[in-house]
Amino acid sequence: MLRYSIRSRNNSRKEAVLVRVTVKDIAKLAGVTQPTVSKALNNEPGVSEETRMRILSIAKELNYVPNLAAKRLVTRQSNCIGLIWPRIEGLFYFHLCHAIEREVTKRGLTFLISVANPAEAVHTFNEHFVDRVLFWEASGWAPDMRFVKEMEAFQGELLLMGGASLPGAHRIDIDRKAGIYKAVQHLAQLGHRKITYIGNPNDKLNGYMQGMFEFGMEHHPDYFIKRGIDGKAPEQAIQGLFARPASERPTALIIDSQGMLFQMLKWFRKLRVSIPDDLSLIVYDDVPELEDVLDVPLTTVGPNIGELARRAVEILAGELPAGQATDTDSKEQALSRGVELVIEPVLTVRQSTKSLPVS
DNA sequence: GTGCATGTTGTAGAAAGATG
DNA sequence: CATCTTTCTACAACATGCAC
Repeated sequence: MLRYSIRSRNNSRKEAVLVRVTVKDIAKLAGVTQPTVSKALNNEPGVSEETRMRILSIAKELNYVPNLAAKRLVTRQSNCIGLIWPRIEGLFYFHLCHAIEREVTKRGLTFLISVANPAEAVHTFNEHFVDRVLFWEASGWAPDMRFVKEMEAFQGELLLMGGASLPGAHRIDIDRKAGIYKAVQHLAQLGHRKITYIGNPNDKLNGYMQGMFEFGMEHHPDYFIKRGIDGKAPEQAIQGLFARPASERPTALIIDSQGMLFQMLKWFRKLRVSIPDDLSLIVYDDVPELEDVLDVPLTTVGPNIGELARRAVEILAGELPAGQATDTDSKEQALSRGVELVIEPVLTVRQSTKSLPVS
């Protein structure tokens, strides 16, 4: 199979250099001109079916790969979505990326991922003419000076996922508070009165607190265990919890991130805690692995990854109308507002939660 | 050394041209 | 006159050549 055509790149030196196959090479072999090839490859009208088939077969034979740089040069758009990979541990983001990739490919767009820091990533995307950028950051995030500077040169659309916001950027937030609240509600319906929560002081904790209050749970200051700086649950706090007299020992546990789960499972084995007989367990983040990590599939609460990915790509592909203008908005304000979506986490009841026998 | 004109890349699209 | 093909040019950024 021919992979490269041999052409003289520099007439004065008369050197034959291996050059990538272009539409011109295809045109030459097909006995047509370059624009005809362009039309045939892009399914534009004005080319007979016979010629089109001939051109497509030659392109395939030469292993032709379109030059996107040249394409962007002339169309002035990239049809490419750039993703800035955040520094998040765990499986959630891995699955989200795959789901986004599927949505992007479905629409005939291309997908680039940068694992560099956000400012550097935006810089690289600018260089590559990527005009739609997806960036996951939790609320409370603020851009540094370098990021602001790079964004000034960025001539496209930015979608922030995870809760962060910037003027002019699209935004997808997750109602994490409602998610954890749903988890508490589910446990309350199963008859649990003593629920421990491991996590950080944030929206999720607020959801836990609200649930504990509204469903009249037994409250004890030790039931909230704050994660350490390393993101892990402090060993002592957990041991202390299960060393309590049976009347004060929690019957259910909610952990605020799947990233912490494997460490927790180690403690459960050590302390001989059986799920769900000794303890009902709910994990935030619904990733497929949680079906198999224990003998029983885990009950989870978290945003539906497929929905998150679909919504994100819908926004960046321009399939959703921009944010609704209010009466007080000027036209410019309404246009620069962008799309705002809030995704509600879903509770998926599996077998790690069990109803308490009525005492 | 400076400043300007021209050429280079691969592709798409408008407009003109050729064919039956 | 319809259908298909060709010619020409723009696109952005940089390299090269040449006159001053």
